[in-house]
Parts: sequence; C-alpha cells; structure tokens
Amino acid sequence: MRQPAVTKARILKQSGRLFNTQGYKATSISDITTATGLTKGAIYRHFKSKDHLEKEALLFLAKTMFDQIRQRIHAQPTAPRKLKALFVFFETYISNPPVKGGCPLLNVSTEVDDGHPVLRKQAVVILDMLRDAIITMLSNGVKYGQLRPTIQKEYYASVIIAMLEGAIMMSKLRGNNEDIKIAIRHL
Amino acid sequence: MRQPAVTKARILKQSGRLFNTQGYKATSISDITTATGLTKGAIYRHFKSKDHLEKEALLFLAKTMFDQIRQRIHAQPTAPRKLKALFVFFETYISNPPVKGGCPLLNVSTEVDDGHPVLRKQAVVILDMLRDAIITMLSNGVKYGQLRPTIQKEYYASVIIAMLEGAIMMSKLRGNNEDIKIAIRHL
DNA sequence: CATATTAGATACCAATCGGTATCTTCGCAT
DNA sequence: ATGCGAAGATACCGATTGGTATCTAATATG
Repeated sequence: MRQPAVTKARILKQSGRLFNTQGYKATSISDITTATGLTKGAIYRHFKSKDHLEKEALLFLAKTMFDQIRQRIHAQPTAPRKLKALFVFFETYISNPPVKGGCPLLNVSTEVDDGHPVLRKQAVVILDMLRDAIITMLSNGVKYGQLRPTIQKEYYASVIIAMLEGAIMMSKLRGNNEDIKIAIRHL
Repeated sequence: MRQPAVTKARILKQSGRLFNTQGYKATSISDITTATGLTKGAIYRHFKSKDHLEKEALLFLAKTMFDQIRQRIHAQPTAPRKLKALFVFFETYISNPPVKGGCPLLNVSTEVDDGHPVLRKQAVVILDMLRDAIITMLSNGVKYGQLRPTIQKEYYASVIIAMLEGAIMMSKLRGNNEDIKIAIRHL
C-alpha cells in the first residue's frame, strides 16, 4: 500500500533526527535513504532539494518540541506553575529527549549563524516563537495577579532562554544533567 | 624563504577561522588550501589527518580566546572588576570578535556532542578550563574579602557560562548584541 | 661545495556528494 | 477492466571529498 503522506512524514521524521544529531551539512541524502529504507527517487519526489528538506525538517523538529511544551504548559493552571513545567521540560531534555540530538534551535543556530540564510531565517522565527510563548505566559501571570506587574517580560524571556540553551550545551557536552539542574535552580 | 613553523601557524590560523565559521565537517581541505595559498601536500605534511588538524585548530582557537580573556582579567585589580571585565569581553564578542564565527566552545560543542569523541573530549577540556578560571577568580575574591564567603563557586561558574553561551547563541542568530547585553545586566 | 633531509607542489585515487533522467509499478477514476 | 497519473526504484552524472604516492626544490649539515 502506497501512502505518500505517510512516506513524507517518515522522511521528515528520520531526516529531522539525523539533522539534529549529525548536523545539516554533515547529513547526506544517502544517510536519509538508509534511515528511511527509501531511495533517492522517493525523497526528491517529496522535496525538490536538500535545502528544502532541511527547512521542512527543522520546522518539523520545532513543532515536535513546541507540541510537547504546549502540552505540559496547558496542564498547569497558573503562570508560576506553567513556568516551572517549562523548566522541568528542559531538565528532562538530556535524559529523556523529545527529539534526539538536543535542542534543535541551539543546534541549527550554531551551524548556520554565519551563512545559509534560508535556514537561519527559519531559526530566528523559531527563537521568536519560543520568546513570544514565554512573554505571553508572563503577561497572563501579571493579568491574573500571579506575578508582579513590574516584571520586565522581554528581559526575563531573554534571560530564561539564554540560561536554558547555554545549560543544555554544557550538559550535553558533559553527558550529565548537572548544569541544566543548576540553571533551573537559578531560574 | 621556508619557515615550517610559520607555515604551520598559518594553517592553524586559517583552518581555525574556517572551522569556527563554517563548521568542522563542512570545511574541506580544499577550503583550507585556498585560504592559506598552500597545497594539500603542505597541509598533510604538518598534520597527519583532518581529525588531527581539527583538534589542533580547536586548541589554537581556545588559546587565542583565553589569551584575550587573561589579558583583560589581569588588567583588573579586584575580583568583582575581573568578573566585570570578563563580561565586557563577551559583550564585545559579537561586534568585535577575537575569533570570527562566535565562541569556539559553543560551536564545537553543538557540532560534536553526538559523536566525534576526539573533538568532544577536547571541548570538555576547554569547558573545564573556562570553568576553573572563573572558580579561581571567585576564590580569590573571597580570599581578599571582595566577595561574600558564602558564595557557591561551582554553582555560579556554571550559571555564568550557561548564561553567556546561551546569550551568544541568541545574539549571533539575531545579528545584534541585545541579548548578550541583557544577559550581562542580569549577571 | 656536495649531499642528505625535508618542506611543499603535483598528480592521482576510490568513495561519496547532491542532483537528474528514466523506468517500473501501484492505486485511483472512468 | 483498463488506462493514466503519480509514487518510488534504478542508474547514472560531474564535482568534490579525504587521503596518498611521487616529484621538485630549498635548507641544514658534512
């Protein structure tokens, strides 16, 4: 049975995993054919170039991550607890990653920040999404009197993201989750 | 005039720059030959494989960075001012980078954290060097009564590095230095 | 000044890269 | 059932990859 949509999803899932672990440039089309069990012909039918596949795979990774986050956030009633849930999500990032290879945003950023304008632009969009999500959370916290009204939302969103991403880098490099724990304790 | 040591230094400098901007895997030996004006024969005489060149180039990048930091730290008399000098160093990282392509530690970490054990090990060593340098600074601050004795040194070292590296990622991605400024204000 | 050593250039290798042209085969509409 | 368009397989392309073998030329040493 032939199901193009399923096939495309499989390509996105596998290529996303490979891009996020090995890197975008370092992952070849051949790597993706062996991972999916498909052939080059199938892949180039669904994606007109590797650049396009990279962009869509990155978007898939980001969506997967945001879905997981949204799910945990929505399960909490108040802004402080939502924030806490976000931190816990990142704390379990190393031991139980929703997508293998660490944070897609961090990975793609460091790979493309000196070139590859297409992927870089996409990365900025994802960063803005994360940032806006946090700002909205803080805003709602103020609105419902759960957080101080004097809080500088953009400032804290920036601090939170920098802290988390930096800690992920350290923890991934060391192979433990001590640094991410410290970061969250600080936050 | 033939000066092997100078040639080797040139290879390290240029390949370091390329590795740090384009990535290690993404930089080919050909890229390095055009950047240095040398040929493959010359490069493989000084380095027995690309892996070895990568490792030595990373070390060169780290040394360059640490030299700059050490210079600025030593110019300050007290621990708080040394810390401040460290922060200022990272603040000027985006606008006036000592090595092009951002922080070598951040770059190499995200590229090799799921493989390439040789380069990864080297990255851990560099992270530890940075960490130890900060801890030493804090210790001296306590010793001379410039910082509170209750300060948790390892904890703060981890927080400082995570914050700086995460902020560098954000600022490099966006192309401004707003996020790094926020991070330093917070620290 | 002769010679041995070594820095560096040149030419090549098989393997792999991203991409395309072509061909077969599956599934749906008529 | 049958024909047609799309899904996917196969086979190939030129360019580039890391690496090596060989050759030339510059320098250090006798």
